[in-house]
Amino acid sequence: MLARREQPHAAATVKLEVGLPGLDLDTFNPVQNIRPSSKNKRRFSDEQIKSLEFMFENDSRPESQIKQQLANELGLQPRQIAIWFQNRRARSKSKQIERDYNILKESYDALASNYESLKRENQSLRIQLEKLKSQNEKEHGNKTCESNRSGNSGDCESQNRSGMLDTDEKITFLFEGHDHMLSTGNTSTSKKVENTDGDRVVLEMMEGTDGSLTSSEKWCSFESNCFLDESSCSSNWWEYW
Amino acid sequence: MLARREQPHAAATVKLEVGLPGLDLDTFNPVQNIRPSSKNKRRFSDEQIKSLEFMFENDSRPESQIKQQLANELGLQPRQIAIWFQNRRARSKSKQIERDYNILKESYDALASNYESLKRENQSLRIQLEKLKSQNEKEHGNKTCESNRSGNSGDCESQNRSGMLDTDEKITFLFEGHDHMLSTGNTSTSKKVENTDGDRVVLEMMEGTDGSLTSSEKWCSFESNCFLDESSCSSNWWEYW
DNA sequence: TTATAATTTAATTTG
DNA sequence: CAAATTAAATTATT
Repeated sequence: MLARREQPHAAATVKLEVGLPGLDLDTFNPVQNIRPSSKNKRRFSDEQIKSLEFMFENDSRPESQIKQQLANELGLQPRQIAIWFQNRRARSKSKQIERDYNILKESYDALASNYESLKRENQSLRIQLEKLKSQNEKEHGNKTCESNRSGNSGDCESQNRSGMLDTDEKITFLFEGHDHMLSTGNTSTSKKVENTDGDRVVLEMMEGTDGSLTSSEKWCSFESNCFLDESSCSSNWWEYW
Repeated sequence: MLARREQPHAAATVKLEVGLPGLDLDTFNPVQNIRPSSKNKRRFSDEQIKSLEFMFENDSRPESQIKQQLANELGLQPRQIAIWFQNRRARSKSKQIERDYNILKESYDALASNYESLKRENQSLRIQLEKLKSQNEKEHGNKTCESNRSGNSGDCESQNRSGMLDTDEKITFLFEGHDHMLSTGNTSTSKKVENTDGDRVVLEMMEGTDGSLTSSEKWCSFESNCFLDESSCSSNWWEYW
């Protein structure tokens, strides 16, 4: 059963073993790996791997002389040694992407959480401000005094009284659920389209250039009138995913 | 020159070509690819790839019957066809991951920008509130209506004295620059350690389990006493990366 | 020219 | 079959 394995990649080739004296069991030797699957063809033996790994630990980029020596010791071609080191170096780096993704995701979640806090606090501030304002207005109506210096009273930052705060800001948002994004199959790309100074951020999602699949399942348009909409302080949109 | 290529992966093996009548040029046939490098061994021909790609486009998971037929048409083993489709599927998926990563990154950047806006607005709100408060106090305590701007009206320092504002919040942050993260070589992992309700977020970065390399170059501890620290209103930490 | 990083590929292994 | 590896090949860079 499954005797098909004997033809590695071409039907019209035949391999002949050539006895190598003593030193080693070649990669193609079917009896070199007694334990595992025992019919390896391409694989290096555990011994070879162990030696290579050991050397790699010490120096991931050995001199060609050392490679030569290793080749002799392990009964492999210098070329194979070189390639192994190449691949080994590449491998140690290739886990990186997934790791980076997770790191980014964690950062994103943390930032989102932080964003939430800030938003809530913002809401609270707004309410307090509103309260104080109406208070002031009342007292102002009663009293004749004129302590209301609506002009800047020398604070460190422009208090843009009508600029930043009372403007009906709208932040249009399009976000994706990132919790299990790695397992999704959509093909969208995102593009930051506009980010004018400070307060307005528009993130627009577009179909990928290949235009193969739609991705409406996991994408969602989110719009929050974040400065005035009181519902936005109780609904945490990033928890919907 | 460079005649080394003739020994594909083991010194002690010899391949013999067995003439295959008519039907096809096998993968190992050195003359199948007239144009490119002309001494391919393992690679499928452009024709074969084209056919496979065409079929894949229509159906990425064809029936074994179709695979069989393809095998006949292309002069490959059914097993090779199956493997090719497997690999092809895997490849199209890994592209997806990269795409998702970029999407996440864009979202992250957008959120960070948004976060900035919110923070600025927060600061502004705080200032306004502070101002109104001192106004109120003045009018209450001193009804002679003096516009005596005593105390701290000159700086940003807010003495938030009410509600959730004076909780001396501290948000500890550890963030990474994501601009070119895919090309970095660190091996850190991140872990969200604490995220209690609402306002406190701690993100702790730890060394990877392999413990091979430190990553202090790109990681940075950022601490912002975001409700009291006036520096946070002028320094945009996310621009430091 | 060699050497290498980076990418690709066919194939294998494991679950 | 998916997912992870692997040895090798290929391309680009120097």
